[in-house]
Amino acid sequence: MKQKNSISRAVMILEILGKRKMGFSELYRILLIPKATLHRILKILIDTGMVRYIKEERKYHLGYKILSLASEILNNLPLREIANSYMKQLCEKTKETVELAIPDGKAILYIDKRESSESIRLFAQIGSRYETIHASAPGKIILAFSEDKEILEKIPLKKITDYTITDISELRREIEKIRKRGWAFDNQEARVGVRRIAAPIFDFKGNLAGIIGIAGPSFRIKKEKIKKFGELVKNIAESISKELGYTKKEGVKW
Amino acid sequence: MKQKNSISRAVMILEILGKRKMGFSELYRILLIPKATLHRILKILIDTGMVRYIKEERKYHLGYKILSLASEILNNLPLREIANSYMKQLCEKTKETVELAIPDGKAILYIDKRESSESIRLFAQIGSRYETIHASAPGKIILAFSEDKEILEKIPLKKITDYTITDISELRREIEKIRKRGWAFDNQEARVGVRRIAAPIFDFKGNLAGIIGIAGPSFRIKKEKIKKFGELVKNIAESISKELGYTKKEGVKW
DNA sequence: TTTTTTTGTTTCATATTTAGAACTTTGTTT
DNA sequence: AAACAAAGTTCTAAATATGAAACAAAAAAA
Repeated sequence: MKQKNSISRAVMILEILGKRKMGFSELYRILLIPKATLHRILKILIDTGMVRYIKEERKYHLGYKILSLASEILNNLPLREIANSYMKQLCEKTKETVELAIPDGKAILYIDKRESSESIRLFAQIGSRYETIHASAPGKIILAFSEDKEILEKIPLKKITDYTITDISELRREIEKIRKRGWAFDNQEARVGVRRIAAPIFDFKGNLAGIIGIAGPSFRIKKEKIKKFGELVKNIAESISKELGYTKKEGVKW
Repeated sequence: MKQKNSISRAVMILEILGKRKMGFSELYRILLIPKATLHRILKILIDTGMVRYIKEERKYHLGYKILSLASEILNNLPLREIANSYMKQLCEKTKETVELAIPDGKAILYIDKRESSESIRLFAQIGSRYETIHASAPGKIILAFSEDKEILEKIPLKKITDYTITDISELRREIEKIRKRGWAFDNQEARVGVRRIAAPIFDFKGNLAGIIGIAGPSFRIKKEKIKKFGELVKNIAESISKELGYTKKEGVKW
């Protein structure tokens, strides 16, 4: 813990309370902020609605103010609005869960989803953030199309499942393939039993603005479907890019 | 606005930026916080990820940290709701009191219950917290499946009833057995006359998210029922885990 | 280009917050 | 009911943040 200013401390408290609700003493033991100070900060956070105190449990929770702020963010993301009808379309065509994400530095942030109506369907949580971008199709899209060309060198290649690619050379070849064909695939690399297909969305400057993809159980996303789905996702992503003002630069040479 | 402390001001900034992204001057005109101070607060908020500065637009916007905090809240809410129908099911099948609990550090917290319709039934109190996790089936589930692998070393093995296991080696063997078969049992170890059976619920990260179990008088929960109930509770717990997004990892948990 | 507006920085006396300890209250466990 | 643990309060000198104004830099406008 470096920062001593109260705002940094307040955010640290929120991060910890995000993991689970917590009593004062536990919070105190983790943060090592003096009792009187911690009390005062918690009081302000409760007053502002950022933290909720559940008296019966004597525990502090994240407050619902955070949920409403988050919904403001989601409401103000134009990508979400534009992608909406395309996501519906993609979901109907594939019968799988459709996910919309944006790059957030070296991480991926899921900003929307449309769940498959199938009884066996994938759980996706809006707002979740994953730093394991080497291990999922949407993540590999970031690696392949990020403005930061050295991004691959900056992330740890953690083994998440038995299928996760942790060899950097193999990953480089994979990324090269993704760049050429315009869509990515992963076979249970982030989660056992889950296969994903994803494609990049570009803004008017040609920068990666988002990732759209589908995710489903490996028994349903079979080999013969992958290429078909890949092209479908890619085409939908291109349509969204077009609405964002992107005009394809490469390959249109005259 | 009355508050002058920086946390309140920071939250005010977040609320205003929630409406729309904004340049410095506009924010300054609205808040009337001195320029230097406003700059300082914004800098801290950017450092913590709560605010994002879009350089090309020269505008401040809510940061994605808020989205991930919000997803934590959402992640922490659904257990009770999801478990509800399964608790009903379990109660109907066993005719015993069904308990839903969550791990709370080195303690167990009961967050829901469904009482047996039998006239002689166990009284369970929502919100009660027990630090005696070595002495009950749900508590042993925590010992067996907690993220904290050294948890057993950190708790006092108090003798609560004549049946309570207070020998750490014996408890270790018991925990190993629980890990293998996927459910726990206790014979009057926390309360004389009461037997419990419990199984772990895992979230999408594979962490212990809750414990579901049954509790009943020892004269009714007889030897021949224990194994059958154990498998039943385990199966129900697995169903709930699945709804929380957990996909069983090969050979990891049991 | 030069001017104007907006944004960001520096200074420093003053105001506020911090932190450690002792203490009170409240709830829990035995 | 007694013992204990957790939560919250109060007190201070010392540490830190604040804010007014002057300054500096960067965009936008003329």
